[in-house]
Amino acid sequence: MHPPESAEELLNRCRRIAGFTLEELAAELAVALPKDLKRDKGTVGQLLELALGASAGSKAEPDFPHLGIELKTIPIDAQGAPLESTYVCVAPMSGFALERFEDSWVYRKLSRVLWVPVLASRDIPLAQRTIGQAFLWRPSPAELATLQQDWEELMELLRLGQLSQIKGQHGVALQLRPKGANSLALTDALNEDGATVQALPRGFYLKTSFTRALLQRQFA
DNA sequence: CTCTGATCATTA
DNA sequence: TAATGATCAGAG
Repeated sequence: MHPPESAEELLNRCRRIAGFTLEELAAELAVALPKDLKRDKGTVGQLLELALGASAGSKAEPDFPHLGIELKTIPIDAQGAPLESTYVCVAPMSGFALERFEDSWVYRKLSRVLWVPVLASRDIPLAQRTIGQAFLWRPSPAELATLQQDWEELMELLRLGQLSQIKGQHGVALQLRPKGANSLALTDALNEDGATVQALPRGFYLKTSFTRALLQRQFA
């Protein structure tokens, strides 16, 4: 699948597959679908990347670089509420002294997002989960302000080396959580003296309260 | 090894 | 039962 040439083409591709079960989509793409996501947590996202022609792969870029659009699948329940938080990007834990919000990965990835809801309550077998109506989103001025405020608060913790104080509870919309192979994974970080130490890698995630509001606004 | 795609699973 | 911390697979 070649990359879509415009946002409109991308949305048309989404409309065509809305209502498909994951089994149907996998069959059309001629790829195998695992029995569940226990050992294949990224399957749904990769299926949609394939179906829609996303090209960035595992590079640190939006999925559709030429359109500046990031693709996010989001698991929802029958009421349309998100079932999981949404991973955004890894958090810089060293060497980020001059970074401004407008230059951050958080800003670049969230400035334009194609949300693809998937009805994915845990009691629905993976194969039977259905793709919902996708929509293109830009943060409202208020949402952007919230994101920026959170980002600055969280970056301050990282800059000051307050590693032990980092909890998922910081932030209104964004939070910092572990993002690594396991709890033993290590990356360079700063301690309180500004020295480089090894610490658990973290990522920025969107809290479900934030994505819930965004979904409700769209489908209200 | 890092970053992507995320969800799992235990805790509070 | 929601939230937090832990975890899994693949690409590059």
